[in-house]
Amino acid sequence: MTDTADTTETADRTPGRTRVERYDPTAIEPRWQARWAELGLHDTDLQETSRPKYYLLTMYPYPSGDLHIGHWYIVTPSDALARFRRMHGYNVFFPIGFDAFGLPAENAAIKNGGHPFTWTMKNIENMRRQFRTMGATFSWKHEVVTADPAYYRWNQWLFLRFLERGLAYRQRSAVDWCPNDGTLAREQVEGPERRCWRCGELVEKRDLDQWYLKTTAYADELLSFDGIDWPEPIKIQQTNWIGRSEGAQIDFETAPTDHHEGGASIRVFTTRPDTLFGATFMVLAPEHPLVTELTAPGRRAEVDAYVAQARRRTEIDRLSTDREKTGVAIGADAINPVNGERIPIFIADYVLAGYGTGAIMAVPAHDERDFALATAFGLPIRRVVAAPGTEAGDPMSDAYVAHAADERLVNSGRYDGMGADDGGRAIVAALAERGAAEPTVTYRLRDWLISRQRYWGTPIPVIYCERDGIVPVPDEDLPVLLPETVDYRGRGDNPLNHDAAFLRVTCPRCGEAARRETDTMDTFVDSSWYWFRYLSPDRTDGPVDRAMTDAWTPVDQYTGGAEHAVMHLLYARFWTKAMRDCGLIGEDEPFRRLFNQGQILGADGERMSKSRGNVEDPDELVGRFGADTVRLFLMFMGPWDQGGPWSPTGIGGVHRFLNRVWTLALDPHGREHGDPDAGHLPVGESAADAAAAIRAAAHRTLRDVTEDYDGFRFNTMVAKLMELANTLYRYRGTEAAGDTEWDEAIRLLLLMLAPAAPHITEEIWSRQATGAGRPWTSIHEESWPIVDERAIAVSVHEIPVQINGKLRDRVVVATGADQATIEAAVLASPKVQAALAGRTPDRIIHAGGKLVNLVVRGA
RNA sequence: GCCGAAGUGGCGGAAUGGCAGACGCGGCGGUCUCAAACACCGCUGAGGGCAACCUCGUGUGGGUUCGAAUCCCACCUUCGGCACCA
Repeated sequence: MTDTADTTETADRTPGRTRVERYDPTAIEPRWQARWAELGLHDTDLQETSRPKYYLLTMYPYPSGDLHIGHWYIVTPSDALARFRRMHGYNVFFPIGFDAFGLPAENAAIKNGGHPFTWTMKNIENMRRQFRTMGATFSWKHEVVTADPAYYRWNQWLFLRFLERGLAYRQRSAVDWCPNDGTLAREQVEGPERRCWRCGELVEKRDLDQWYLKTTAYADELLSFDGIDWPEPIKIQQTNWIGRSEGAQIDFETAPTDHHEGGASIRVFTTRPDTLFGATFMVLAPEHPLVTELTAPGRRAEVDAYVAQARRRTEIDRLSTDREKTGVAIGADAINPVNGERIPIFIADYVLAGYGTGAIMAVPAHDERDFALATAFGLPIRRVVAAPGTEAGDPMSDAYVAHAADERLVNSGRYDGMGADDGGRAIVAALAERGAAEPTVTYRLRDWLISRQRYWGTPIPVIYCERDGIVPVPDEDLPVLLPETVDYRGRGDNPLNHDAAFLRVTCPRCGEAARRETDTMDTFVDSSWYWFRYLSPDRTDGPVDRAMTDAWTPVDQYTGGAEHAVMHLLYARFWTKAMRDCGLIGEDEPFRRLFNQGQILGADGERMSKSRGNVEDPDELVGRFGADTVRLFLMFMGPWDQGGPWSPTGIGGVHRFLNRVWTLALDPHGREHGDPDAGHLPVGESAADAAAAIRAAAHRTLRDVTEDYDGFRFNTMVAKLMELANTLYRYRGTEAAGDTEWDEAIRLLLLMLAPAAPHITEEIWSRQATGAGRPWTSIHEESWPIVDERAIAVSVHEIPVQINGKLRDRVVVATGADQATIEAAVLASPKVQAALAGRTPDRIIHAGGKLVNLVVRGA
């Protein structure tokens, strides 16, 4: 053994210098992590019912390879919350898993060879190991890996139930297509020319038969957020995404021409049937099925070229209102059903095939895009609704777009003089009588396209038979396993299409040779029900355990990135409702409360990704400062819902704070050089004053910190703990240190800090027990302390005084003093008198005993 | 472009109708040290003043109010989403 006398002497060489061992997180943290695991301190017993349940869910990660600082940012405040709730007596379930299917694994395999499975599992292994260094209290026994057949077979099983109920269907729709690499994801289409990321070929559209889920069947139910406590902006975004529009479908008949006999029906959707008299042309989506049939031979070339061009554009581009409007007349006319007028038919890319009926009546007077197109083509613009202060004949420089409810109809044939809403109803009713219109609700929400032409996903369990058509794979044949070997042939298209052993099957109905579906499912399918599976991950007789889901769901608190505001969070709601309708679960909503944390960006302000090379590895920081410092720093950085570019600047301050807590708790009587007042109570303060001040500070902090944890305000929570530590530091080494109030304050400080910095608090707790000769118990099994309001109560307080809204002085008054007393104190202030300069206040505003404002008229 | 969010010291941020800048970083000064580091103490929005103090100040412009960083209107900038990244 080395003689340690020297080093002890060195550490102690300055008088009054700290005598305790230094805070060394690297020695402490792994020890406690092992101890917690050994004791199973945080393995949730889902069968236990003696305590209320609390299901805390954090969005499971994609196994991209390494745990970066963004994962810590997402997980560690959630873990603090889990620990906080446990201290409140809840049986907390805080599971974790991996969203293991998806494009990156496949890209890695195409690029570097190997198998997506190998790549994914290696990453998961690594991330599991890194997760443990956080000290996060995950219920690892309930882990779910979506690429495991034990999970994805239930995607298949659930798909088949949806198919039985008519919630899944097949329809032809377009994908971005590269002739060499097959279907491309949006991120694989590059540049304004839209080229393939791998081979550089121009991307085209290809129509494929694909599988959809009927999300629109639940559109109205998804618009209701009853019974769930979600942030308002998220509810607004989902509401707008669903985009319910009430209006009418109206049939226009085509007029006979040289090349077309007429009489074909074009159904349009409009939210403004009252403006039908102003329809001066029609616009079809370039993809509309009637385009080919109606196009005049002389217009064919131009129309075909326009259609081809439109199909290459993105929807964002097509719908952009500031882009110049383009369109082509197809050389056919339609008849306006209200007045028999012949109006020309156009195609234009701002009309989408997938919204409404894929065709509109164009009313340039009252729609900006129609106005732009009418102006470009010199088409008539006929006003139907008068803007306030305008007359029917006034020239229009712009479309007048407003709400029907408070408008007056003009120029509307026999409906003149009606309000716009009534006019619309009247027009629809009249047309409906002859079967040419019907009131309709349309949604912007589209059904969910779940087909992916890729290997690394859940195989869609259907078989195509020449005789029996689409045949579901029988339940007893599930799972349809992905073949173990995969040959990408150095290309991007779906290797399942070239795997004969996978493709060739016999029809489950007739036994004849048939072909297996090669599309796999969107990974959002996996994430649409994983929290149910966490409750019974090993179950083999069904996707969920009904007794478990009844007891534990809905999830009490879900946390995750705001980037999932619409897609994942809407799919999850849809899936829950669909499972409910299949009788599998009993709830309408998946997540009772939602919190969307912000995103940590790279130092360059961009999203962290390996390809950008801006991924921040926390291991170095954890090695230098310890997990507790990194956890606390991430919470302290700013509001959790904000995120922002990563910078470790300032982490030293958080580390210093933990050191100060260590010193306060383990060496309360020590003194440091540098403080001229060290060892003395503040001037004019007795030991009793000091004790009361310490107690008040501790309980005020407890009150505020409890509210901050509850409201996810972790940054101010840490700031208030720092303030308390600063207050206690002023009393360190004085006679107040170590007295009853001091010990209570230290105890509260440790308990409040325990959820956020679990290792250092556990270590101090254990040392204190040892020092006092008590047996060890974990700080994480303690109850959250109770605020003593009497300790916080004050007898006098300071009131700021303003004159005309400008701060002039502060006066001290007794707590609870009446307005007359306060006014007397205010007017007695020399500063106030000086500022008044002989004037008398016209008004005196008392802001609830918190502030006084004297209003003086005339400068 | 459309939907949602955010703009406050040199920096991260606090205050969501009532004292702008809590807490922390950085900077400056000091104690300790042979010295440095660590630790500790003090100061630190800008401008003016010897000082007491005064003036200005929360992206820009307007408005509501006794009082606005906070509420309303318009605009600018940045971030998230826009249906095959997850």
